[in-house]
Amino acid sequence: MSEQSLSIDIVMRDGALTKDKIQQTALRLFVEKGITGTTIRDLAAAAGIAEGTLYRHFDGKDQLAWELFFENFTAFALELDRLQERHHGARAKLEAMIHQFCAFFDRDPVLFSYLLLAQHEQFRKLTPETPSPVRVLRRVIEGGMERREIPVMDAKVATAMVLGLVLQAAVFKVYEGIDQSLSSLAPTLCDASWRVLSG
Amino acid sequence: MSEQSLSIDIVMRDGALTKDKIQQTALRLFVEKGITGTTIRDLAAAAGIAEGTLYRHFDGKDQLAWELFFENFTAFALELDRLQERHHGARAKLEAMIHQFCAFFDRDPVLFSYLLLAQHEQFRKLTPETPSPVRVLRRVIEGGMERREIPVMDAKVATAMVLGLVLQAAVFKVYEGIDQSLSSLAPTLCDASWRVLSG
Amino acid sequence: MSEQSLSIDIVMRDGALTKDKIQQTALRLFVEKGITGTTIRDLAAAAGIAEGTLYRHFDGKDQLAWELFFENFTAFALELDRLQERHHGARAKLEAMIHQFCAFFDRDPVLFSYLLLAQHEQFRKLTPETPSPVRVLRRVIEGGMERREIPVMDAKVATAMVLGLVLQAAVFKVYEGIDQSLSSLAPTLCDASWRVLSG
Amino acid sequence: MSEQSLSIDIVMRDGALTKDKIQQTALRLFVEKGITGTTIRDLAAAAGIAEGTLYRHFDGKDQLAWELFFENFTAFALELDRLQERHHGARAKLEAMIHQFCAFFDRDPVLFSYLLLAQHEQFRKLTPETPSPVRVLRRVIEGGMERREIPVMDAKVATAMVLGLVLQAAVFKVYEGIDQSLSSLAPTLCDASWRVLSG
DNA sequence: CATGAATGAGACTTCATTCAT
DNA sequence: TATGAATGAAGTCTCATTCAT
Repeated sequence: MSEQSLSIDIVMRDGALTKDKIQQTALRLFVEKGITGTTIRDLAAAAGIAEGTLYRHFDGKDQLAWELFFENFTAFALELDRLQERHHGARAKLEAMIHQFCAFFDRDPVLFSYLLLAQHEQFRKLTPETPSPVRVLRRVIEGGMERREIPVMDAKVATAMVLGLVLQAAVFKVYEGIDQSLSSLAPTLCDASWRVLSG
Repeated sequence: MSEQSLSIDIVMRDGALTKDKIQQTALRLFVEKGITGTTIRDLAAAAGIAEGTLYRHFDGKDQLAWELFFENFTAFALELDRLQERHHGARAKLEAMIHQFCAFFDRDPVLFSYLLLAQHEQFRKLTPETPSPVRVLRRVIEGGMERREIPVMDAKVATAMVLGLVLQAAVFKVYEGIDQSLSSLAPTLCDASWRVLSG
Repeated sequence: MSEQSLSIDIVMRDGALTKDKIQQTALRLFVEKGITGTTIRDLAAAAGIAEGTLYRHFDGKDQLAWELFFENFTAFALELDRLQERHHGARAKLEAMIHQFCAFFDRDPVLFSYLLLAQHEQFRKLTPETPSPVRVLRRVIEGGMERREIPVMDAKVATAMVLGLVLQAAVFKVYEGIDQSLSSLAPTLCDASWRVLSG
Repeated sequence: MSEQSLSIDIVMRDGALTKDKIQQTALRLFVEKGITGTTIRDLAAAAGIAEGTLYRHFDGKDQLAWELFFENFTAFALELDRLQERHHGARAKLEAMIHQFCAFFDRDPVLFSYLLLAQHEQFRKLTPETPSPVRVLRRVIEGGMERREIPVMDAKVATAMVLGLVLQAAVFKVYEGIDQSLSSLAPTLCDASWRVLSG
């Protein structure tokens, strides 16, 4: 009758599947309720595993949260960096990156939120050497200023404005009910960014 | 009769002072370590009070966090609203508001962070009727579009972009080492915002 | 009717009393069931406190076990050392010490067992500088050999034999039902020890 | 049909070898870290087997610990008993036994420690009928007293002293760095024991 | 009002044991 | 027989809150 009774309870025997399931579930709960607000019990119940199972795959909740953050954060940074290298000119690079941010959000809003919108402990653990989307964006903007494609101004401030403009659109999509996909807003965001940098 | 009555009471008698001290300390710790990450013990130690004393002034940690959020959040919203009413024309209103955001940050960056940068549980408790800085900003932008001072576009998106631009500057001031005061950046932010809205 | 119903449940408000109660109870349980075999729940129930209360007085179970060991172990070593200093001649020193071992056992067999009969993790944490009953005994024996009151032999072996003879009497009192007090056996143990050292 | 049936089986086929490996490893770890302090995971890793494999050979950790104790404990008791029967006169019996204790320690110090030096839960499970080295020693001493080869005194106390003298030498060999083999100390221990019993 | 020892629910984690492969 | 992922009971510890003083 209930969905419950239709589900088949198979003890999962494939470690990789279980690890994946834990990661997906953790990501969702961490974004929904925060890392501290998510208990191991919540997580185990939502992932359909026993509480102890988590510890076969991760050292603990903190390490899980960190691995989830670090691996995806650097992966996105590298992806973004490879992308900007394939384009020429500050504007083209910038637009490609903004489209990438939008596509990322549309493809996996939960992961996007975890990496870029949530305020984490994790952020403070990043070393200056870690690849970071923010730094990629900033280097592109600095490069544009060096090559006089962008009027020279404080690069940090310029980066903050462009980044804020894009990220806040994502925030509003989540919390203030923007209807369109972020990708469909990308041209607007690109235009706005370029206008900001044309100061 | 009892030793009690003979002892000289050097205990704090002015409850208001104690309450204030608790609030200031809580604000700082909540921003530094998050609400969940701050224990009553931390708070009591940092404020120089006993653990139980907090409960003379607040119902508990959650209520303290909420009161801190709600009172200051609405106060800033009302302040912002009164401010925009004193100016005429979308651009003047907008610039006054941005200067106000900046002045607020410079005056009390901890409170600003607590209200506007931290991702809270608290945000979800806000009812649609609560005065909110975001809504004030949005109404000003919508008004400007209605009066054709600003080209018509999706007001939510427009608001997100302007707000993001300003807030991310604050974030960068905290985490990426922007040196200037936010107030000194206000003209830049105003220009950029206006250029964004001129799309 | 039951003893239970006659007991008065007073929430203990004197920290020192509580700490003492925890220590006494822990000592007994650690000896009865081992440190690992004693759970915090056992301990709290037996001491009549809440589980969390233990952590107001000790960092945790391990620290409690260590403090219990270290403080009493060194105290007994120092007591033994002061005692041997008050006597002259190897035989007098030795007999005083053996009587002290016996009196200690008779006064507090639980503490004696915890310090001297149980095989602990704790023993490995002792640094060579820590005062130790074993070292006091050994130094007295070495001194006796130097002054030719005792025939020269391997001092470690001599110490082991004397110590073993005394401690095993304590073990047999606990496990094999020796009836007399250890103090009443002291003369026998002194004689035997002296005969062992007269080799 | 299945990949399974095609795979080459390099898995250990001789259960006896595996069982032996488990016992040797368990013995070592139980002595090093205690029974409770040794986890199945530790044990499996150290023995080079899977965690579940242990349960093909033993009912569980406790049963393994017990079997290890009981079989070797009674075997040594019987060995000791057969040995004393082959000698005549209390002194000869005693000396043979002490040499046997020493030879046992030198041959397998880990097993010796497990059986005779560690304080076990296991000891309490021994029934009065179980053959025990302690009882063999005691009966020899009692026999000597009955036949007036040894002055009459409390047999329990006498046994304790002799046993303690020997066992503590083993303890000192492990923890206090006695260099010589225990066997080379056997004559010293025999002499000392006999002097103790000559009280 | 202030204190801080005590509480106890509930969090995180460990680990002996099971069982599908 | 061997494997090792999964289990879940039970352990250690934290911390918001209470309450006698």
